Amino acid sequence: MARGVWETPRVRTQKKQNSSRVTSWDVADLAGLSRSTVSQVLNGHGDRFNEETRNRVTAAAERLNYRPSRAGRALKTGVTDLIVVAVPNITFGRQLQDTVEQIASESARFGMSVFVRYAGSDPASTLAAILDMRPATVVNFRVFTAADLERIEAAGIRVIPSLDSSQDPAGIEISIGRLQARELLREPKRRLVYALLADTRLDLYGPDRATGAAEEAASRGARDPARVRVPLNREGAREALRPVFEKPEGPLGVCCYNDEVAAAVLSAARSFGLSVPDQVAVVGVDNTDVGQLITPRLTTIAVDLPALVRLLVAALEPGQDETGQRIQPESFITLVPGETS
Amino acid sequence: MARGVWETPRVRTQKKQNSSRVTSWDVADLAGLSRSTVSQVLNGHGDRFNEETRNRVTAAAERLNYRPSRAGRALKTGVTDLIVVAVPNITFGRQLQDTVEQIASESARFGMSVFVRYAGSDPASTLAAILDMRPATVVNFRVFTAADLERIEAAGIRVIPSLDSSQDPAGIEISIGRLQARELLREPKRRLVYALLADTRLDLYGPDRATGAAEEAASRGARDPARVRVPLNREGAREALRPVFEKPEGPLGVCCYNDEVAAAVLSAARSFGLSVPDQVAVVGVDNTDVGQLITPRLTTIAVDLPALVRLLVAALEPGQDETGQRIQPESFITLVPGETS
DNA sequence: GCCGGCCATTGACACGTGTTAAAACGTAGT
DNA sequence: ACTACGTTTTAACACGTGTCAATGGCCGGC
Repeated sequence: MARGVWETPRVRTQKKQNSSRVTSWDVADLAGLSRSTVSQVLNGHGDRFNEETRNRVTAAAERLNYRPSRAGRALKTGVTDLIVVAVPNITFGRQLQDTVEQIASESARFGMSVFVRYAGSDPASTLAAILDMRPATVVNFRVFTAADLERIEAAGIRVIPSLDSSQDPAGIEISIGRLQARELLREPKRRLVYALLADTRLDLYGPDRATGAAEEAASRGARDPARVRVPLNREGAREALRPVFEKPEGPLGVCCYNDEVAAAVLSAARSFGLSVPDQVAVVGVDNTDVGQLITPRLTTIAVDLPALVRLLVAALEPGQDETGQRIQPESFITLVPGETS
Repeated sequence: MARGVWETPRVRTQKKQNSSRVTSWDVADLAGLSRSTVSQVLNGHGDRFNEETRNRVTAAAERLNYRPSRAGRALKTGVTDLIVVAVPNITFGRQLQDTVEQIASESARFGMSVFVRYAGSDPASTLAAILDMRPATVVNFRVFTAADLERIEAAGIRVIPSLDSSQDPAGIEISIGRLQARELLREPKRRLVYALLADTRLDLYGPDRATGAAEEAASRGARDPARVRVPLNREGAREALRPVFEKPEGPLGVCCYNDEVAAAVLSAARSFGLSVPDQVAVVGVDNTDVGQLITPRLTTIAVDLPALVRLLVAALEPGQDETGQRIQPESFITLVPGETS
């Protein structure tokens, strides 16, 4: 609204040259108030002001659809409204995207924006980028070491530890390995094998899952599972599994790092003429779509990632501190029976 | 440190209170120069300075390992050193991660940091987040509409259009569809079907690829391919394909949106007792690992994404303008023969 | 001897914000 | 009438940076 000529012509206290960006000066001008008032009202400290003043401010801000500058705010407060999800270069498939979307929609309630950082080649550059960017929170999916995390927190950035290592380090991964082994040790006394990814960079959870399988085997008096690194192609998988598959002594049970590895193991078993699940039984992880579409249909472990993320997001609210509640890994994983075990 | 009484008392021109952050004031102090000198030297405008001065500045900056504040720089220049890759909520699998990593490592040469934004639920919030964050560049993977892009560019943010829509909109996708159809129309005159994803939100490239297949069919005098939306589970796929598979009149050729859909189609064909590739031939897209591991091994289309990204990254250099060179879509895609065609 | 001109360096400003201390104002109390 | 006080609003500062105009020193030339 144009202010009448008889009103006191409230001019800016400080000069400001024209620009395309809508700043809080513009809001103050339109509202006929000072910039300081605008800032205080818009930041929730408006209870000391008259109600009509507050309304004038919010109305003006709305009309100009004013968005405070991230740079200015970050410069003053030292904090941004960013959440960075640091992810290793691993094949999360759709799960990761669902997880990120869940985090994004949940944290939108706090006015946070979520971005993903793939810490692919070198984690050092990701550390530097995060320290430079100064997000409010970093969600760490096994990208940073303890020393890195210390530096990040020293910079005043909150760290949400990885799901798996939150309270009980790698508790869920171990439980997954145990469940795989338990399924394969059910009826015939199978000799266990753990099939890991050949590309160790992608094999983030492999060691923990293999440890879980080994624990389960030990508790049942079975032999320690042999560990095999399986490439994701026909010939490579065949060669990697030749020592185990060529002259099998009794039924085998192969715990696989994920459904992709399971597909490779099935391919190798087929190439050696072994029958599934009689001579070779297979259990994957992830319950992917293709795992259920191929023949034979894969026996696999489903992880209720959304439920886990819900726990994580609960600790994401700015004011809130760590929940610290201990989770039960077993309640988040389920065996999906198929035709390979 | 207490400065000696006989030295020239180089005091700060402007006062500054102690803080944990290393600022350019600290560098200037240690170098015994002015902050302005520091800034100019570190920003490449140092050719006007004495060489010894430049060395003093760089040495001091190195010693304190000074990193300029993003907020301060962004506030002054209005530009950040961020690149945001906007990605739809689609299953890119490992390709996306490789692509992002490639972009990140390439653009690290320009001192840029790459972050990914999953524009999952609502693109509007992603648009707002990007306008707020003011990155230097946005790489758009079919997230934003033309109007959105206009707003982004109006804000002074560079936009690298999606690979597929860079010069010839969807040219590559159409070529993929054509190549699929060409393979399936080779020997027996098959009736073509295009199998799309049931979840239309994920089916970004489906329409374009189906168009390509239709063009190829028309150019060969074949019937227009029927379009079927296939869910990624056994029962859903079976029901979706029942009209086509139950009473097939002659050999069928199914172009699939990707290898996952191809797996679903194979599952449905098997459930109807149809032989592959005699009664039903299938061609996927993406050349995924599992597609090559399953039986029968999938015939599929490989896209040389790294090569495409290399072109994209070439246009990413800050000073450089659009290359504008027209690409040959056919030179980036290859048919990978398998056992399903 | 003084002035113009060149070189190396610096002071000052602006970017947009949040917060604190102080000012303006109206009202009641002595 | 003048002061003390509570309420409402504002001026001023600081955050850290990049850039432009200006300063100081130095030399040669008239």
